Order: sequence, then structure tokens, then C-alpha cells
Amino acid sequence: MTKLPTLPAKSPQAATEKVAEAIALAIHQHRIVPGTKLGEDELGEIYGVSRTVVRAALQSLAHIRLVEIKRNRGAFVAQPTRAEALEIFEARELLEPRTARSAAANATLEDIALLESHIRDEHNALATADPGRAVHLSGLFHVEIARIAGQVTIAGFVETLIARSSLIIALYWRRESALCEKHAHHALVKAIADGDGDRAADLMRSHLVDLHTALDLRDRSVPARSLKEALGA
Amino acid sequence: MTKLPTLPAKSPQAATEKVAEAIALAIHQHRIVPGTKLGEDELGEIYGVSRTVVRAALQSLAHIRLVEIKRNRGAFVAQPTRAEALEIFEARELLEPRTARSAAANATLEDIALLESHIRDEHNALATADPGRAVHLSGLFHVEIARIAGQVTIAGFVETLIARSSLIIALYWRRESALCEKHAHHALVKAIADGDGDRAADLMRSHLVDLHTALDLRDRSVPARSLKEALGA
DNA sequence: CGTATATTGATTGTATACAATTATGTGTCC
DNA sequence: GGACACATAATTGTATACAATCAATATACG
Repeated sequence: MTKLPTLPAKSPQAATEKVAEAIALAIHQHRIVPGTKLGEDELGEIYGVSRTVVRAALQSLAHIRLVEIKRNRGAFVAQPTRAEALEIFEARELLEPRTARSAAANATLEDIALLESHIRDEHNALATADPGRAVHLSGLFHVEIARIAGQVTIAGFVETLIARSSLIIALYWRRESALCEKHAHHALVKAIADGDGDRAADLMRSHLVDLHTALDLRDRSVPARSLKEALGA
Repeated sequence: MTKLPTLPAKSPQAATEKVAEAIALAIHQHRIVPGTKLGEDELGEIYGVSRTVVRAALQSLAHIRLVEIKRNRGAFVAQPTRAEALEIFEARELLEPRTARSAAANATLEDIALLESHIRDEHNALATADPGRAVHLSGLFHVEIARIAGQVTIAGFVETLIARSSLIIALYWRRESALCEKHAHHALVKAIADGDGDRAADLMRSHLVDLHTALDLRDRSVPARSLKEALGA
């Protein structure tokens, strides 16, 4: 297992962060759908921690807008509107070609290997009919590129955008067009490995446009599930 | 006995946000300098709230990287390095011309008036030799433009960048070049009022480059003050 | 029968109490 | 005098308890 060289010195034991990551993962993998109420007591019981910890985790997730906190009403998995969806992809089209370009300039062999392993994982997830996990891994791929780019601030922004994109995909994704991903990611890694910043930026841009246009902005209701069922690992 | 309906009385339950804003303001106005330890008990006593509230506020500020939280050690006002300073201004040069362009397309007369009042306030603060407040207001001006642009996500990013810029200015600003601001902001508002997006974007870009080049990246120690003295308003 | 109002229940907001970790100060030994 | 070890104090991390607020149901009234 390779360590992440650039951005996050993820401190190992922090109950709050662990809970936050667990919830975020569940959202990314679409095990809990947008709109779901995230009760503090309920989550505390599931993870075996007190409300204090759950609360901090939820506030952390609220800051990256994965959940929305309404005063005195509680936390809910965020439901981006169509307008927000477009906005987020616009922002990605602004930032990510830049990160791809910088990544091409900075990437080490280790970085390339990591990206390739991400692609393999993603492919496997698709093969095993686990689309939620595939979406999550696809997002990790983009975040990883931002980290390689070495611009901590922008990488943080990209991470936020990816997180919200996951919600958007849960709400507005049109299932038919799912395969393009793998080849796009492969080509991108190749450009980065070649150190060809221009090509990497272009590929990233067109990849994002593809994603963007694959959204179906009609309403689509998603079936709810109980938290215990979804999170009770 | 019946309570008045539909009266949106501001519930005093925004305690956390109030404290967070108070601390953020103090940092923005350079009343507390980078590196200062922010003890939970101490802050709780100053604002008359419990550590629970202070803790939440500090974590919120940590998310926008105004403070840095070290596990089991406490919260400190963040100290961006020179590299981070450059990075942040790069990010601003990427995002803010875009917000200026969108603002030019969207701005109402009301928005323009608001921006002009911001400029007046900033000018007054400079006239009354209150540079900390001027820096703060200058930042608000940029955030306001992002808000007018209507892109919530990007506006949030800009807000974070402005916040950190305030820290950077506290650490690396070269005092001699302070006056350029006002004219730059004026010209920018004019372009926005005219609906000239291209010009607004250009002006914003050059304005940011000016700021960027006005940084002095040599080390400079800033004198510390006690929290009670700085915050006890 | 429908609407409006009071009461109840559940959930969040805040404060306090306890546990774990880190920083500090003191004494001993070299 | 300096370095190390231990004890003590101070601070943060977490859990629990209480207060405030909101949603929902029940009840009274037209």
C-alpha cells in the first residue's frame, strides 16, 4: 500500500474524522441517498460514539456541502439542484484542466502507478456490478490528480467539487453512458506520464464536458433506505 | 400569551456562528496575529459561552484554514508559508477574473450601490488610520463580487481564499504600496456597472497581479498580544 | 367535517463533568 | 551546571445531562 505523498497527513485516530469519513464514504457510494435525514442519536448508536463526535462529523461534512444542516431540524444528505449541478461542473472545468497540467509537470513514477491502480480498481468495481463504488473510485482518481499537482488549496477545492459531483451523479446520472470513463482516464494518465501538460489539460477538459453532458436534469426520485441498513457495517 | 406569528426574530441560537464570526473578524482585522494560541477556555470566558460552542467555532474556522488545529494541542491562528501565499494568489488569479466577468453580466443597480459603499467604507478606514479594518473591507469587496456573480460554489472558494489572503497580508505585506487599491476597485466597479465583462475580468486580473507582486516574502515577525486585550470588546 | 389551537413527544443546542493527552516544574543523579 | 525521570498542572477529547426548539398528534370550536 503506497502512502499519499502530497496533500493530507491524515492523522490516524480521530473518532470524529473516522465517523465523518464513514458517512462520506456511504454517501459517495450511494448507500444513503440525497435527502436522507441523519439523526445524531441514530448515527451515534451505529458507530458507538456519542453525539458530540457525530455532531462534529456532520458539521465537517456540512462544510464540504455533502450534508445540509438546518437549525434545530438536523442534518440531511444534500440535494443539489440542477442549477447547482451545472455550476459545479463549470467550476470543475475551470479548475481541473489546471490540476491536470500541473500533475503532468510534477508526477513521479510512484504517482503514475497509483493512478493506474485507481483505474484498475474502478474497472473491477464496474465488472462486479458495484456502480456506487465505481463512482467513488472515479472521484478518487480526480482528487489524486489534484494532489499530485501539489497545489494544496486548489486540491481542496477539487475534493469538495468531486464530493458534490457524487451527489449529482446519484441524482441526475443517465445510466446508458457509463463506459467512456475508463478510456478517458487511461488517456489522461498517459499524457501525465509523458509530461505533456497541454494534452493532459485538453483531455481533462473534454472528459469533464463528456460527464457534464451525460447528466439528465429531469427529476428522478431515488428510493430511501434506513440508516441502520445502509451503514450498519 | 400566544406568541406572535411570522416574526422572524433572530434566535440567539446562532451562538456558534457569532463566535466564529467574531474570531474571524479579529483575525481579518489583524487584532490577533498568525501563530496565536486560541485556548478554548479562554475564548469561552471572553464570549460568555461554553467550550462546546467555542470548539465548534474553531473547527469551522479550521475548515476555511483561518486557524490550524493540532490534535491534543489546540487551535492556533494559521501561518501560511510563502509557498502557500503564492499558491493562494495563483488560485485567486484563476477564479476571480471569472467572478468579475459573471458579476458584470448579473449586477443590478442595487449591487453596484453596495459595492460603491464598500469602497467608501474602505476609504474611510484608511483615512482613520485603521489598516486592519481596511484590509478586511477590501476582502469583503472581492467576496461581494463573487456573490453577485451568482456562482455559489465558486463564491465559497473565493471567500476562503480571501480569508487566507488576509493572513498573508498580515505576514508578508509591504507597507509602501497601499494606495493602489482604491482606484483599482473603482475602475472594477465601473466596468461591472457598464456590463463590460471582458474589461472587468482584465481589471481583476491585473489588480490581483498588483497585490501579488506587492508581497514581501522575507520573514517578518509580528508582535503578539493577549487574547483578552485583542478580543475583549 | 374542517380548521385552529394546545399538549405531547422527539430532536437538536448548550453546558457541565470526566478521561486522555500534553506541557510544565521539580528533584535527583551524573 | 546540565540532563533525565517523575510528578503535577493545564488543556484538549469525549460522554452525559439539561434546556430550547420543532414536528406531530390530540382536542376544542366553528
